[in-house]
Amino acid sequence: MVQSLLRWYKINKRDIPWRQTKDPYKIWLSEVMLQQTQVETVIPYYKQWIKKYPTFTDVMQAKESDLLKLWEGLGYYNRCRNFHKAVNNIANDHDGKIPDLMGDFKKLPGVGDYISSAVLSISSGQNLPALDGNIIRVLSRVLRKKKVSPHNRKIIHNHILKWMKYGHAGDINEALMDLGSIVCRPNQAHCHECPITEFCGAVATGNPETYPKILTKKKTPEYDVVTGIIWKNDKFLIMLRENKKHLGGLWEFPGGKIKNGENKTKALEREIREECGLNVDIENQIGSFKHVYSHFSINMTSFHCTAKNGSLVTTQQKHQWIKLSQIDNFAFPKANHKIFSLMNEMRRNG
DNA sequence: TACGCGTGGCT
DNA sequence: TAGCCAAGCGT
Repeated sequence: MVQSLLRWYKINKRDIPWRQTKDPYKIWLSEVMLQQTQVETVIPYYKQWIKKYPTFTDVMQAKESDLLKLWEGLGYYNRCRNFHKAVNNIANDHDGKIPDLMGDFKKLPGVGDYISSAVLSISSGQNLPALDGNIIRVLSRVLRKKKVSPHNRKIIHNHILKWMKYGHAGDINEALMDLGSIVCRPNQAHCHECPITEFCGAVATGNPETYPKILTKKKTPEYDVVTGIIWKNDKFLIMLRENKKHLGGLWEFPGGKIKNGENKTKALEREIREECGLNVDIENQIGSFKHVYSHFSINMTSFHCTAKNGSLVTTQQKHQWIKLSQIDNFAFPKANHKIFSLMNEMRRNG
């Protein structure tokens, strides 16, 4: 297995500058630049950096602003600032020598599990699996692990460790990364080009691309809501929210969510008819506010409404007429107080 | 555990 | 074409 992988790696070895060195400084720099950044983007930045600072000693003299200048356009500028800090730490605490112990190296700012493992395996052959996005994907397919849980990461780590038993740790890490970025792509697993396809558990399922399961960031839903402000003399119509609903037992203006294909006016007419049994004329818009909750957000637009005909009949919900001064236990208090003040202004102005 | 961090390329 | 994605880390 490892033999086929390493053979493939040698045949397909890419012409990348940092592949031609075992200098920990250069490997480290390349790994920092490669964070969430594609190889082709990194190459020119890497070259100009090494041209200006060929050795680690050269960077130790550098000012942060000069390093940031070289980083301009690469993004994630904290990578550069952390690298500078780490270099200073090494100058002060490590006699200017890049630590070759995992424990020491990982303490440096901007150095985590991945970078420390990658650098130390490549520069000094230590058996440290470097679990980047590519390797996690490749191994989750080989071992047929859907979920990238801490537990499965450990299994993946230990599995690669076994492959490293006979050495070549750096090559194994790089080979797996290349395999992930060239062959075992997220949405296109080119299994016919893969040197280890016969050892792959996900190929057997017929859907290797479904490994690992991508956890999509759940976007909080956003609802468009309309409310109607109906008043009689100096009192406003409000409804009590059902207990089982969100914010149940609190008062609100009649209204509700806009359904698919409805505009605001149609939705509001429908909601008021359903909730109060009233047919209304929708007058002018009073205001529109956004409320953000932890799990969703709503865009609430309020309109002044006047009753056309029919009598107020509430079926499922209680209602009451209240004065402005009586507002208490209101759902969406902030927005509704804004609406009240806007409305009062309107009434004063006729 | 989940998000912010930057930019360019891809579909 | 508007999201995704690309050799992570810090908080």
